[in-house]
Amino acid sequence: MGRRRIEMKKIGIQKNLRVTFSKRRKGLFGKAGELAALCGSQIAILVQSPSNKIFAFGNPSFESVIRKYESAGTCNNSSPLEGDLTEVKKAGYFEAVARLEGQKRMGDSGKFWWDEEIEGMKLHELEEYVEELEKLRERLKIKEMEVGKESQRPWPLESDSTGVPYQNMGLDLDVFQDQIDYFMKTSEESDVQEEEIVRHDWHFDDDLWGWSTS
Amino acid sequence: MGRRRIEMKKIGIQKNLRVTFSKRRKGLFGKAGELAALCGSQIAILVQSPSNKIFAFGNPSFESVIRKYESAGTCNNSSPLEGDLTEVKKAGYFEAVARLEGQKRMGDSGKFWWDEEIEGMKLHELEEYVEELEKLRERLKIKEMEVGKESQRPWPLESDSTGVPYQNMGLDLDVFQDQIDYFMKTSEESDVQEEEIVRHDWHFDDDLWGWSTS
DNA sequence: GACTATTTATAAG
DNA sequence: TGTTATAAATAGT
Repeated sequence: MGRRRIEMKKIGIQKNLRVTFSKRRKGLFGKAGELAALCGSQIAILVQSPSNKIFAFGNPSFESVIRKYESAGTCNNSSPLEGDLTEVKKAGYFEAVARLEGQKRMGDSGKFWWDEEIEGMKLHELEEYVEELEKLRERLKIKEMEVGKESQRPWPLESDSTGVPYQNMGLDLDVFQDQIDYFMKTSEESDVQEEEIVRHDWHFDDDLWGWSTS
Repeated sequence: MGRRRIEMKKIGIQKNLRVTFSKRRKGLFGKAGELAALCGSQIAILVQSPSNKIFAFGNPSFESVIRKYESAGTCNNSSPLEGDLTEVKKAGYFEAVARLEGQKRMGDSGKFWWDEEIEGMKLHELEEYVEELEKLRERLKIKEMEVGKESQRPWPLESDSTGVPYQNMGLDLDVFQDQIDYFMKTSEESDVQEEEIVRHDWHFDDDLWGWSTS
């Protein structure tokens, strides 16, 4: 698939390695998106780049798919994953809460309603969350919503040449703003050291790809 | 990539759907294997077939990759919550941003894919959101969250008639079926591990893929 | 990043 | 399932 055939062994030249990873990762996610589109398949992909960054792809979302997988494993108490569920689930919980109830911020206090809730959150709530999130995602799959004007955006948002908006997340809080800036440009060419997770949930609209991170 | 171009929408003809899924899943896993081989990347893929069967691919193993993902951010510091919050923040924030981005991309002609409840969430609110998460994180830093039992409906799991039924985690999963078929062929294949139950050796003969289980 | 020459993936049959 | 004509992905530039 190129000027010449290449051996299927680890690429030595670092530069080539990076380029290849970048190209192939893009290709892989593209294939995944097509598979999902053509077959309506749920799918989740997690890849670690040569520079130890993590990229994720998911339909309808990485988390939802993985969660189902994990759930399957917990059914009989014999999943090695059991007990680790919390990471993803809790993350998803907060995520969902923020998403669903974000606008319920408590007025002038500038405090989010869930500010206190979270501190006292118990696991059973996670279960409720899962239930809710499932429903939400179901709704999302069939919902078609017109979008009006563009809201004022604090940060310029762009897509790369492929029309895929990228997001690069750093673990460091301080990196956050940097990531935001970075996010506006490219995806994997960062020099950020620690682990990053770039998610690509998506949807297909004929020839247009829509991606999102979660 | 075929006799003719096809629309990227869900295939209606069931037979074609099945065939396409089968071929493309194979292609996807193949790509994943090559990516892993060429770049030494860890990777995990989980796909649900039209008939609700689950297929997984992983390097060095699906489990290991997912585990790593789940524990990301929790190993460095004290509280697991910290890592969690990091995840939360990333998830919530970026998903929200992406949502708006998607909104932008889809424009008036596109279909929005997110829940209407989020419609009112403006970007400037996201900024606050992020900040709140920051504070919240600090507060939660010292808290521990209980881990309990989960009860969810798993995916219907069954074995594939076309392959060897794979017993994994006490479940009848053909999840790792393709891991048996495809695999990386790197020079450092030595660190490629397999799950407890099924092991596979592999070799790369120029343009021949070979594998075996033992 | 963009541009081909080629190799690959795959839609039809 | 295997074959073939084409569409796609991508290695090298």
